[in-house]
Amino acid sequence: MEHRLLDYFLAVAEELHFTKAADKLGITQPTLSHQIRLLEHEVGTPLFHRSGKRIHLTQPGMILMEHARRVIHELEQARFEIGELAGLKRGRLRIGCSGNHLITQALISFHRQYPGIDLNVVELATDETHEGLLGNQLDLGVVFLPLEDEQLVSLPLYDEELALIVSRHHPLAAAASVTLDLLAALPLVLFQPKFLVRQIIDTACAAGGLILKPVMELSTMESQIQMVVHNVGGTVLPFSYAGTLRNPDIAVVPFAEPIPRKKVGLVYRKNMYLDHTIQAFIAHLTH
Amino acid sequence: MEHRLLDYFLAVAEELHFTKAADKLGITQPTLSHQIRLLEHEVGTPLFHRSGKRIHLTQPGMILMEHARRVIHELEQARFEIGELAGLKRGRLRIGCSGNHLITQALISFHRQYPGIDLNVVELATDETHEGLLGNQLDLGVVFLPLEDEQLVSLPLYDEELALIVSRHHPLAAAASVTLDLLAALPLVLFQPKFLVRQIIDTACAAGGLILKPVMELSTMESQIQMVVHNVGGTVLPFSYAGTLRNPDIAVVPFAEPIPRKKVGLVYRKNMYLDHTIQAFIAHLTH
DNA sequence: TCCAATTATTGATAATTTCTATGATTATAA
DNA sequence: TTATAATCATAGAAATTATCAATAATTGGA
Repeated sequence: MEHRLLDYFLAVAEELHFTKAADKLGITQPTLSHQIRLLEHEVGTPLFHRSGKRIHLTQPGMILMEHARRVIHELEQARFEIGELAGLKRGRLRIGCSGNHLITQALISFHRQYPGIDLNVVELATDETHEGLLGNQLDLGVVFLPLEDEQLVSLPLYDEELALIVSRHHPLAAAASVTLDLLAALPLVLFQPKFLVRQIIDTACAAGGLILKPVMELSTMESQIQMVVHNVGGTVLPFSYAGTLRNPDIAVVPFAEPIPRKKVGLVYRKNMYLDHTIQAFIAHLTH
Repeated sequence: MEHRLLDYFLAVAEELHFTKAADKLGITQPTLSHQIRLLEHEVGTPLFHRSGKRIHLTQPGMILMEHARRVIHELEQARFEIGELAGLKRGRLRIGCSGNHLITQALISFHRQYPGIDLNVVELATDETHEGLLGNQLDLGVVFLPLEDEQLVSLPLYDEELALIVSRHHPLAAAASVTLDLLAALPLVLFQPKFLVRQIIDTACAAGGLILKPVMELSTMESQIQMVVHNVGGTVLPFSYAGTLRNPDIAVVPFAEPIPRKKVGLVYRKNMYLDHTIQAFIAHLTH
């Protein structure tokens, strides 16, 4: 039961007049008659009483009319909703992120601008984001660069800088900046070496011939902050993460140059069709 | 957005594999690829991510899938309901009737047999039934024959016979039959001359040289019965109608030959397509 | 780097829709 | 009742569209 036939049928059912309906449809009357005849054969029963000039719907015709109207409506609705995707009135974005703090602000403002778009952000290791992108479980990744892959495109966003976090009672709490030499002398609570943040600070220190000896190694930023609050030691965390904290018990001390930093970037599949939702988010992050 | 394309699309969306979907559909893979491409152009956006061997639905694809499923369901439903008409599980019958008593029993038993069929019976003058049939407001008519019309088919059902109705206290109440001579001598309450029942009895009497002089003329059978009950006079009504009354205050006295009678028949349009509902009712009345 | 699997492309063929011209039927008015 | 105009049906030709077979291009995996 082709859609075209339903359109033809509805036109006749509404006009109750083949010639007028054919005009409305922009086809000739013999074509319309023929096509309705085909539809009647397909349904297996007449849809119209044809008695002379006047025609009327049969019972099957009335039933078909109801359903045909709903079919037309469904298709209109589909077109409308697909149009809404282009208008960013709705949509869905699946993001893999090596630390949600990296894009917290962007998420907030993007959501404010496009409240109809579902944001689905999962905190993942870089490799997981990588796989998610290739396997089409993710639309975008926000990771530390470089991430080398033939099939991915990388878009640098900004430099994530690290900072020292200490208790507000700590002697360095009010310092304008701190050098790595000074840092190495402090009692520290850090990530385990497999974490990227730890690797960044370790690499920066190694460049100056320094080796950090943390008093404690923890796997989450939150727990490290707790240790700082209880004065176990200082910690080294992303500046952008520290900025999101509103904890009066801690102080954020920037590093003096050379500041330990790492590029943060957006990645996505190279041959991926970038729909409007994805494009809008990329534009949002890069402009 | 032709239905065929939606079928193709759903097959691909479910298999997520063009070759397998094409097999399932019984078409070749190039055809399927091409048709999906057409659909994508029509919608204005890709429906699948094609990245190498694996394909995935895009957001518009997901939206279309939902609606396409509903479309398919609507069409299935339409076919099902139209099938139910043929199976007499549902339907509608519009009958014009020159006196509902003529088919009361038939209506009851037909409804018992096919409870899903809506019965719409209106009591109409023969002319109104006639027009209703020609104008397709009615499917069937039950009228007194003959009803001459090029465009109508008449099917005799049975002879409607008239009978005398009198109060149970009336001297004739227990009579086995009554002649027209005797009738003419009684005080009578009858229809006005424009009513068919009156014409039948008048004609029958005229054949014997008799003329009826009713003491009262009324337009409904019910009111005539009331007059009988209150002993204003006897009345002459269809035997079948009198049979439906369960009034202990009246007595029904058949006429002796020649019994005033009139053929009752079924009429419908000659070139009308007789759907299953109508056929079933005709069969019900004539077998 | 090659092999197997998968989708895309191309040109030919088959099927289908549409049109024009005309026929048949029927309401409407002279 | 008989023309007349309006309407739907039919038939054959033309245009469009879907389909196929063969093959190219791409890609994921050994």
